[in-house]
Amino acid sequence: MARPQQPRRRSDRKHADRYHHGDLPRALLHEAVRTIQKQGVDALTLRGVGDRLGVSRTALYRHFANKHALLGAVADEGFRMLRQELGDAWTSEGGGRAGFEAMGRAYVGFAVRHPSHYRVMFGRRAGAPDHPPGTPDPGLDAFGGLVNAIVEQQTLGLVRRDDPQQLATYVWSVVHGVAMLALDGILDSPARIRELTDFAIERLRTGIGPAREP
Amino acid sequence: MARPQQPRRRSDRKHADRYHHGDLPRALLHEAVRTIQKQGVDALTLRGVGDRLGVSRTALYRHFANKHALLGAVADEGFRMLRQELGDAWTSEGGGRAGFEAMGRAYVGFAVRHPSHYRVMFGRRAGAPDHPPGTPDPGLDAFGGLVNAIVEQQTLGLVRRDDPQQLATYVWSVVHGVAMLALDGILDSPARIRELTDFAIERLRTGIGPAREP
DNA sequence: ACCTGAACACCGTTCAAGT
DNA sequence: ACCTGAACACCGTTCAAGT
Repeated sequence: MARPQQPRRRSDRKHADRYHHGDLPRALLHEAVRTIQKQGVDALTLRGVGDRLGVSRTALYRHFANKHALLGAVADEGFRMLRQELGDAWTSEGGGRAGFEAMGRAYVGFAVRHPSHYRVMFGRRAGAPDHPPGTPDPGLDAFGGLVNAIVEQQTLGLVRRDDPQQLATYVWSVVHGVAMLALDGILDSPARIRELTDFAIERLRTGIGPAREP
Repeated sequence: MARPQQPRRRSDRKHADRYHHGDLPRALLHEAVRTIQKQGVDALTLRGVGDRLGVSRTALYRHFANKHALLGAVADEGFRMLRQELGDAWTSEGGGRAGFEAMGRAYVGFAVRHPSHYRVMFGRRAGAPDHPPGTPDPGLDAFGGLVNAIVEQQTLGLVRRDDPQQLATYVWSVVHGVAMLALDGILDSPARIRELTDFAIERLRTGIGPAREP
């Protein structure tokens, strides 16, 4: 696909001297993520993004409906990253109980390492549907992996036989809650975050484990 | 204190015709809460608040450092309301196990009934301390009630004898997580919110209950 | 002490026009 | 098809001035 015939010029100006910007939509998304990660959502302005990309501040409107849509894309990107990391955590331990706990730690870890990005993933929705029907929601996609992990543990007798969807939603609530409290500064030090995460995973385990009288 | 000598004029103009506005700080806070509740945080503008109060848009700066400070006051007000409702729930059941579960339901109920306000309570903090030292943090205040409830249940043998602070933080994580998922539209119907809340309280109970081998 | 009005620097978004 | 530049309607905030 890539034909690197035309060698990149040595002194590329800040402003793209070509008419097209290779892949502007991707560049816009990447720059938005970068800005949010480094300076927070409030620092994200369409003008700033355009400037940094050497492009007009209205160029964005060719590719995104508006700022809200850009933030939606940022959120989707975050969910993709999260799903990836959760999957890695699960498989790195070969699933089962250890894999499940690794997922929990990976979840909170993701939120702590990308606090602003994580906030964007959850902080929107004021009535807007956002996702065109037919398009898979990356958020639900990440959720699917959790449901699978639950089901496997049920067959292993590690988790009580309630509705997997309900159980998964509960588990999500717990790790999401821990993550949010960490981000809100209630948990002041990294050590305390780690402590609460471990404690939460233990209590979660007891909470969803098999019933006492089988 | 109140001396209602001067009868309120029949046709009060929208614009206060007096120099002073009875209690402008309180009025500003109340109007901000009202706006956020009805239209969301994004719809909150200092100009709008001023207009609706018949006051200049810069009058606010006499009483709040800036918009961020106003939002901080809104958050504090929310924590006060929340603490009140949690306390009511607890005492309405006479404490104990039933009281504790009522608190859980009240917590999620508060978030669902005041979604935007709840978001403001948790959605800020980007490094700012916000609370002058010495001033009690209404957030921590509400948390204190939860710790007390845990301790009482420990003496009743209903909750395992771990560190109450840690347990309380865990419980908070769970209900906060459920509330956030509800607000984010993951739980689509009120019925599903209720279901998850009840389920979460059950699993929470098993999770923090006394250890199997005492 | 408390509030106003004009001014400033900054937004998101629209739209006719350019290539 | 993709991007620009000027324009519009809106922000939060500052500050000299009024009462």
